[in-house]
Amino acid sequence: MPELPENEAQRLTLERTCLNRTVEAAELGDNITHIDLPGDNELGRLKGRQFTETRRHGKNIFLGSKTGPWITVHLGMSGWLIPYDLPESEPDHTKFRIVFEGDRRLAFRCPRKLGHVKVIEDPDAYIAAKKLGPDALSIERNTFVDFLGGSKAAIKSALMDQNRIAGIGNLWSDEILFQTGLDPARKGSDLKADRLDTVFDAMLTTLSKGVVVEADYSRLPDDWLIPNRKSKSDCPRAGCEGKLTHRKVGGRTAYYCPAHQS
DNA sequence: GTGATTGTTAGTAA
DNA sequence: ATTACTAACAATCA
Repeated sequence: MPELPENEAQRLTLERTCLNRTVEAAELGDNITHIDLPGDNELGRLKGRQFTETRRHGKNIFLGSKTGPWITVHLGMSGWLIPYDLPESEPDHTKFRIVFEGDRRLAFRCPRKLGHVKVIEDPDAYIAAKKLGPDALSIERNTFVDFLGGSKAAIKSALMDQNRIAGIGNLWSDEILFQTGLDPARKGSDLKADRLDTVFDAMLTTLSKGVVVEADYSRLPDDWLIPNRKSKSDCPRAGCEGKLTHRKVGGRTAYYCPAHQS
């Protein structure tokens, strides 16, 4: 579930539940093969610390303090951070947990094991080392338009290029293109400047709305794609008579409406 | 059984 | 050097 809006919702969850509490232990869950988690050394460093701030860049979440160290979490395809209080029980597929003083716990549930948790010194250095582009909600219009206008890849793939724009994945790229009326396979380099501007505007309004509703799709407008993202259903856009369909674009399944996206 | 999945990355090719 | 594309990763579900 994790693209920019989902990760921002998760960051808010951490902000609300995990700050200013002493870490009693950081532990690995069961069945941790094939997943990138902190070793004994890093786990030991977290003990006794308190987290005082959260950050997010693209699909990366950070939890830490001025003096470090920080924890960074990537949710992969199926990861989720779940705070709970004893005697509530821990979720299935917990790969990593933080035990705070008292009853509060934070579980990293990751059934498909494509996510990771790392202990790092500094979020900015980590973002630079990963060569992530600017966050999609902070990128300058000119930077965005220059990149997209020069891209010969499918526009859907370009929007999902984390090294150029951080935070957009398969679902939200579909939504942005649905709003913009563009076929997901169009090339950015074929678009005029005013069209590129509308993509930028749609990206901001779409992702911002996703953040406002904390990625709860039932609270998105009824005429958006994501709450209706099924093939053969009627296009939800007002006045559009088309039917939604899907096809592979850039190796991912793109949902779109051929009637108003071209 | 087949094929799909809201992500990243190593390898390959142009 | 840069950009674009594919397969692979792992587990689960339709």
